[in-house]
Amino acid sequence: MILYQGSAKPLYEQLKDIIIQKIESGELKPGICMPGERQLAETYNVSRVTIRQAIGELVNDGFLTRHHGKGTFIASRKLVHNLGRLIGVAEELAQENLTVDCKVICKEFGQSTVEIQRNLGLGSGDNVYKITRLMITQGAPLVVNDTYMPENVGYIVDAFDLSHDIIYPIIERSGYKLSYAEQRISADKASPDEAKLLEYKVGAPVLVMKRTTYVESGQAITFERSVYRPDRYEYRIDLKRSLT
Amino acid sequence: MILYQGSAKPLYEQLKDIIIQKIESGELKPGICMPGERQLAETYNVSRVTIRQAIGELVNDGFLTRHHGKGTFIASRKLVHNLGRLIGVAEELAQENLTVDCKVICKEFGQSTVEIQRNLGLGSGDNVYKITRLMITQGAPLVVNDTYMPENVGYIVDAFDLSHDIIYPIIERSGYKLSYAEQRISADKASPDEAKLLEYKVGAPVLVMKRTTYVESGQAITFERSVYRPDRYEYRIDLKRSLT
DNA sequence: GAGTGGTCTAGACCACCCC
DNA sequence: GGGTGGTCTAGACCACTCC
Repeated sequence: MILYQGSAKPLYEQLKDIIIQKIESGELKPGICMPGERQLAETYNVSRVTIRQAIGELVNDGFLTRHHGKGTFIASRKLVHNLGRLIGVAEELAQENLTVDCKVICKEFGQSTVEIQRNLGLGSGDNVYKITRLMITQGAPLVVNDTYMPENVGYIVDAFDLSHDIIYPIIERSGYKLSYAEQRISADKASPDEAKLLEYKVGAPVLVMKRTTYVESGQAITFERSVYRPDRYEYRIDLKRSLT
Repeated sequence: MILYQGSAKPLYEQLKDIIIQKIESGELKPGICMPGERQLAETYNVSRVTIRQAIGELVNDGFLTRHHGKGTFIASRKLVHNLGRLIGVAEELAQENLTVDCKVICKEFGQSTVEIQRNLGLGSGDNVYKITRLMITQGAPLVVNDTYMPENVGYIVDAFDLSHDIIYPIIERSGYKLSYAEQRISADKASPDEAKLLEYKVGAPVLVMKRTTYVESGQAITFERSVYRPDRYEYRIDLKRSLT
């Protein structure tokens, strides 16, 4: 319960960890009121500003809610892991306590379509790397994912075995800093190729997700198209009314 | 360019407004570096903590990016209005510079299904209010939306003309504070009723969005099911790799 | 009035980046 | 070394809520 100034983590991060741990262990139950900021500052022997930084981030992450004049309360639900956080298709499935079996269907360098070039911010002469994967859970196919990236990024990713490794961490460990993604979701009819991979009926409805992922400089680094069986998957996301 | 201490808005909010205005007017272009925090503090005659609060929120909202040891930069894209902010189905369409024609198909008080009761946190004996609307843009139907709410909320909403008024603001003006929503998106085949309203083929793929909206106390206040024509609509959302 | 969170200050030291 | 952002402090006053 004591915080260490010289530790690797800043004090407010240590505070956050303690509070999250208390919430997840059930010591702090939803709806109950936290001690006041001044009391917390005294308890942990830090300034009130530091307490406020920790609490502020926990409010932002959905763990706590603050009410002027009343107090700070444990949030009634966890919407932490689903509030617009960018994670990969395979990562997302693994997070649901599903074991994901991933098959690489094909991978290649080559020309691409105009749509893909535009999404990656490339010219018409630029080559791209494409990898197609099929993800299987509970013994049945769930989603087929095509991922496109610029040639130079492709050389990095191609060195890994993507039936076991996942793409975003590979890219991040190579020195790129992923920043954000633009995602579009719609529905379509399953094509013959898609239906065959998904063991699904041709022409039956599928959920189609297109995603362009950007690094901090604003350069697009991957473009993906994922086709899901809607009888086995729904996309979930939490939204907040006010962002600050 | 001068900030007023006694103003209605806190100093850091005034700072944010100034910076946003400079970005939107083009005075601060994407990629360029902001003045240092110490210099800004001197320029506006406020403390560095206040500057940091303003900049911190702008980073969080996607207007700026910070790099330790290098500086603070104008973000290369705006992903502000699409970063997990909860807005209504009609509001969203209006925001895209589309004129939305909204027809109320039916509205009624009555019993409901178990799925709806569970989503609204109601018991099996509780009545709900249901309103079905069809939204039309550019002369063609786009989405059919069923909204369910507890009986007492229904009495409030029922007093308005929902072909012109929109639901979330009505609820908010009635004293409820909307907090967040859980949203699930999948695909399905168009039912005969849906196909008729949407002027679409029975059995063709549709995008289905289910959303439960909660007030600050954690109580569910609306449950919605929206069915979109996928040839005329795609759901768009931006994701961020790190949330803090 | 007493307690809560909200805003703000002036000053300090650290860690990172670039020259 | 000299700039940047990152963390932290002690203390002040305001605004809101509840009794």
